[in-house]
Amino acid sequence: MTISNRPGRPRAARDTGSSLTGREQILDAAAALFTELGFSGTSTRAIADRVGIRQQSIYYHFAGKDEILIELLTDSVRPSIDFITGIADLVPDEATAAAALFALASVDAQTLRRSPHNIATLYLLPEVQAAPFDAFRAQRAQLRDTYGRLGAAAAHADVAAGLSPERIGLVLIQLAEIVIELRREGEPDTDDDQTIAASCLRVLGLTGPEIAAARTEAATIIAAYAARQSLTPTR
Amino acid sequence: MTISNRPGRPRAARDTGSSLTGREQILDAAAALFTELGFSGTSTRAIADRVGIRQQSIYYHFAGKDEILIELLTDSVRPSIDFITGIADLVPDEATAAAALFALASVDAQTLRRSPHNIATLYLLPEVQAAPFDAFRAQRAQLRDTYGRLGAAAAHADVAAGLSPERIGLVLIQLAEIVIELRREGEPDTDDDQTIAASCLRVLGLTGPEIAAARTEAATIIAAYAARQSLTPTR
DNA sequence: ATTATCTATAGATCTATAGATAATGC
DNA sequence: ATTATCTATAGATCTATAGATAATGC
Repeated sequence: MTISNRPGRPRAARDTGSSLTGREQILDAAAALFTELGFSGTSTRAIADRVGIRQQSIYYHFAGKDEILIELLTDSVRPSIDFITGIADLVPDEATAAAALFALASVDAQTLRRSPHNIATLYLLPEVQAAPFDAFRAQRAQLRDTYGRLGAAAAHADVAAGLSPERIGLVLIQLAEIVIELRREGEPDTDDDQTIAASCLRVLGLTGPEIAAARTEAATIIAAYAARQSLTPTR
Repeated sequence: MTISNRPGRPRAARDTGSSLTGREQILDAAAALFTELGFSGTSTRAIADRVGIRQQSIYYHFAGKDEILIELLTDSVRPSIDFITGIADLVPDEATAAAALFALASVDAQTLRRSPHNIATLYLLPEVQAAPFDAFRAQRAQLRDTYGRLGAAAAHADVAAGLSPERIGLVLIQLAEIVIELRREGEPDTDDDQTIAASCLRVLGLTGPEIAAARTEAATIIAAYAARQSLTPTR
């Protein structure tokens, strides 16, 4: 009864007819379970059950549970990393630091908001502090550094006097991660991305008019980035 | 060789000579392990090993792993809850909302900063979203509501227009939890408590002078609270 | 031949209960 | 008698490897 059009032995269970590959189905199921039950709280068995395959079949696609989480983490941080490298030449002078920061924060918030299964919660898992996930944490640190550099340049003098760029980066990335909490309780939208980006500037001492100006300029940066991306699609 | 002066069968392993009761030693070991490895990632065996007792001995003190985490969570949130109930009558009018918020944020930051084993990381565990920890989450929600109420009253008009009290509470508690990240990388101090509290007011649109005034007034509130506490010590 | 599953299974855990034991307290 | 441990152990998991099997691709 099971219709299959792909190579490989058919699954014992009902085929879900998913458009995803087996590997993608495993990643999707793992994302849902890791965010809900944690990494150690999710067994390979639970992942397999959700996909509709045997527990052992996971090892055809991944060397172990760690590899699944590593892939989820790296995939989820990639858009923001791409964005900061992509806009590097679009914001040449310090004058536009506030706009660049607004753009980064809103894009970052949007990425976290749209990710399947509130995947950013994975950043908060204690297990992610361990060695197998060093590469991911390095990427996050790079993102935080960029937040810190842009924030330090954009901040009003009295705020910058009391906060090192490192601290600024910490504060700003923490604000962006409010999306995680918003998703736990509702369905945040584009407005929330904007509000979060505005809060990032506000905490650096910028006034309402300054924030409004940065928002307008940020829209231009994002549009320029999007236009270029559509020419050179990711991967 | 093992010297014991308490009832109960002596431990098989070397007695650590800790001043803590067995129950307290279990809580302390569990806190360290839960924050490092997560809840599901920590076995009762690992906790017992760290204490120097057999795995099964834990069940004399706790009905299960859940109970240990519940006690850790409730203990860690209690000081801040006590503070918001304690200062309720000390900040009668809206005029001092900024000061009350500064006081709350700095006390909260200090509590998180001084807790053993960076215990606030436990709030981020996915397992804590589940039913057994409902009571704890209700206490956190109460704290967040207070942040939201004070923040909404203290915020500049243009900020309050764009952020509901609920969102404000979310933003402020998120800022307070920066302490968690600071502790992962260094040893935050009293100045950091102040900086965090100041950031809470800054994100609501308050200016430098307004923040400075709130800080001064907050010191008075905290002193009044501390004076009263020393008369009626906790429990 | 290649791909993606399956079955069988080893070996290591993990939680929790039952009941024994060795201290102190009265 | 009470307290706080211990030993013994059941029963349920959990990860991972080995090798068989049933599709498609050529």
